[in-house]
Amino acid sequence: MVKIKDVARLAGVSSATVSRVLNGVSTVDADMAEQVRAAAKSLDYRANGVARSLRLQRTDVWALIISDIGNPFFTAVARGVEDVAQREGFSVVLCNTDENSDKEARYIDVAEREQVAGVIMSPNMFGSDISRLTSAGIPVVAIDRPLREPVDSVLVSSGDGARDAVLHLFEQGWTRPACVTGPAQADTAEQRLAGYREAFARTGRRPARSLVRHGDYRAEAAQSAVASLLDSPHPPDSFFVANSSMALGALAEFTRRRLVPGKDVGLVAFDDAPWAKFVSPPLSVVVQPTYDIGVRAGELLLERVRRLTDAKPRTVMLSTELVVRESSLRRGRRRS
Amino acid sequence: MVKIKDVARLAGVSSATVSRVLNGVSTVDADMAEQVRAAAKSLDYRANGVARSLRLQRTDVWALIISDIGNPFFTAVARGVEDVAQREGFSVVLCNTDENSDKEARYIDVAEREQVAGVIMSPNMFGSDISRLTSAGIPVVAIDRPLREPVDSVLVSSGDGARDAVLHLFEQGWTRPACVTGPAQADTAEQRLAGYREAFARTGRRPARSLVRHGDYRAEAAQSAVASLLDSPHPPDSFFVANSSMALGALAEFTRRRLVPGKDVGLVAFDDAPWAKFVSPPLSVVVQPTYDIGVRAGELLLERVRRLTDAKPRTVMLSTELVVRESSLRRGRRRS
DNA sequence: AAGCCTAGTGAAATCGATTACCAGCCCCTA
DNA sequence: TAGGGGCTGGTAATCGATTTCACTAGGCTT
Repeated sequence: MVKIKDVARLAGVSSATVSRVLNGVSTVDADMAEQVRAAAKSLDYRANGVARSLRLQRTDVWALIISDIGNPFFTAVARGVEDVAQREGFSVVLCNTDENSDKEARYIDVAEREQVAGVIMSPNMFGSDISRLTSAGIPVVAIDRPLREPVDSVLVSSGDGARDAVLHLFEQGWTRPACVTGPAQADTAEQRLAGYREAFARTGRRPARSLVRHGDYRAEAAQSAVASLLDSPHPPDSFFVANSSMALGALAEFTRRRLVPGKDVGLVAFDDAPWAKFVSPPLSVVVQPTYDIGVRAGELLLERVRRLTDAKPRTVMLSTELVVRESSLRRGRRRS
Repeated sequence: MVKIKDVARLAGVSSATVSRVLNGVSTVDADMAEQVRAAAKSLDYRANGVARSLRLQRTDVWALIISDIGNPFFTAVARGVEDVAQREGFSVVLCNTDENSDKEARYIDVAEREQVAGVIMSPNMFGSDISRLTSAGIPVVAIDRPLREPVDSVLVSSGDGARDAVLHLFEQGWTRPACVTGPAQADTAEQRLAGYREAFARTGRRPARSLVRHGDYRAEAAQSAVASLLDSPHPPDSFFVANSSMALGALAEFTRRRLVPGKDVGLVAFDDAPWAKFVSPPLSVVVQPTYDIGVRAGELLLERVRRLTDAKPRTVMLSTELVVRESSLRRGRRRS
């Protein structure tokens, strides 16, 4: 490990001068500066980041704490965050909590101990405790779900997206859409359910309690929810499901019953996924601006990290887009 | 930010004693230790990780550098690595390079500057330069693809998996399987192609060059490859595709042509994916032991990080498993 | 020519935790 | 009672980079 003193010795100057040259602060004699640069290069010197951080009392690292690394939503967000960070000279480290409060607490602990410059996180559904971060003066930006503490947030108007999706089902002529949503504790799941209800209200219908199911946001739960709905006395004719994993479960159950989406049954899902436009028939979805969420979160964090603002917490609300493919259409229903 | 001196002052001892108590080294008077612990707790003290790392000349952080965070293969590996790390008291930070050599170089740089304890990485397809890490004495474990430098590696016998998949197609009665593989530079793509060829050799057939296509491991490339194969003068009757994204492209093209996998055409894909068992018909796949790859890589790294061994680089070779679902079967072909 | 400025440089302090080293105390033995 | 040994716990050095402070040399002004 080559140290700044090694460079200083080789260049015949003091380590203070080396630091000045390499960081471009204050003026150093041009020839001497050149010597220092040459020495640094020939020794292939890199400043020890740990020592630098200790002295500077700051780091150039952002922590991105997400609740499910397997979810394409979060990986797309991560790309957005990363692009902003890279552009501004920060590195992003990704921490996956798997919706587990313990893991989350551990990563928050690491973020504090390692003195990261800032944190972007998707709170877990039970509510996250970020008090350690705020009291250490580390800025936090929440994404996807709001935090209890007031911090900058980038959220999506899930409710509107859900409402539009269900209105679209009505427009297609479906009359009894069911809602398969996430766990009741999850804020996003509740919002999507509220949007579903709003669509009923807008069209002057009375939503039936029996058409709503909660699940754990996974395919298996959705599959059994769909099965139980279809087997109920007064079954739905179409489905709004609250995320893309659940859409897979719904599709599997339709296939098992030889029900063709877009014909025998309507289906719209919240969240796009890489496979959605390749399945048969292509899935109609409510697209979230995932990459953009990451970018906006990165930008909000940047302003805090750079101390460009000390405005009170801001919330950026982004909207969804309904992408109609085929699973939600209603063409030539097979006669029963 | 509460410092060790604050704790020392409150407990009425020196900071050396606080450190000794909190790190459990050497013996400290029981009453005094209790006082220190109480003081630390009441101030909610956490040691500054940066200062600690500088003094100890080591950190408790592993870097996991992967080439595509959107690929379920890598996210599963990440879980395996993370579980080992957590268990052993390390934190994992995930760095996504998107197959981009520049991004990769930047992360390697960060890993060195921040003095991470170790690195697990999936080399990018153009060959990665890890000399900075090795010369800084930071242990490296390669996964998925081998590195040019000799380091511990966890690889998968892709060729055998591909061979078995294609043999399975033959057993089902398909006679002209095509191979849609990844870029020629990618080691994994070449291995899978070699396995495909081996299946022909084993069954005494002559593989036709015209049945092989290279693509960029993405759905769109696979879709056009499949289209061009089907439109060729002497088209294949079945397909082996080299990863799960490409399988989506193949499925899309089949749907467009109203070809039913498992009936009109055979399909086996390398790599499982969350959606694979939910599509219609369920996709036959070659499953890689993804989680296990992560665990084994973590274990290899652990031994190096703890300096438990200085054996020469080891390679762990894991094998795949063929999971036959329906897309590869050949039942009641529709007459043409 | 004397005095004042300024630019350029190095010595040393600093960041916060760990630990080598040493001093003091207690207890035991001769 | 004097001396030796074994603990304890404090002082200060240490990790490597940055930066304040102080000093020198050289140029400029009057």
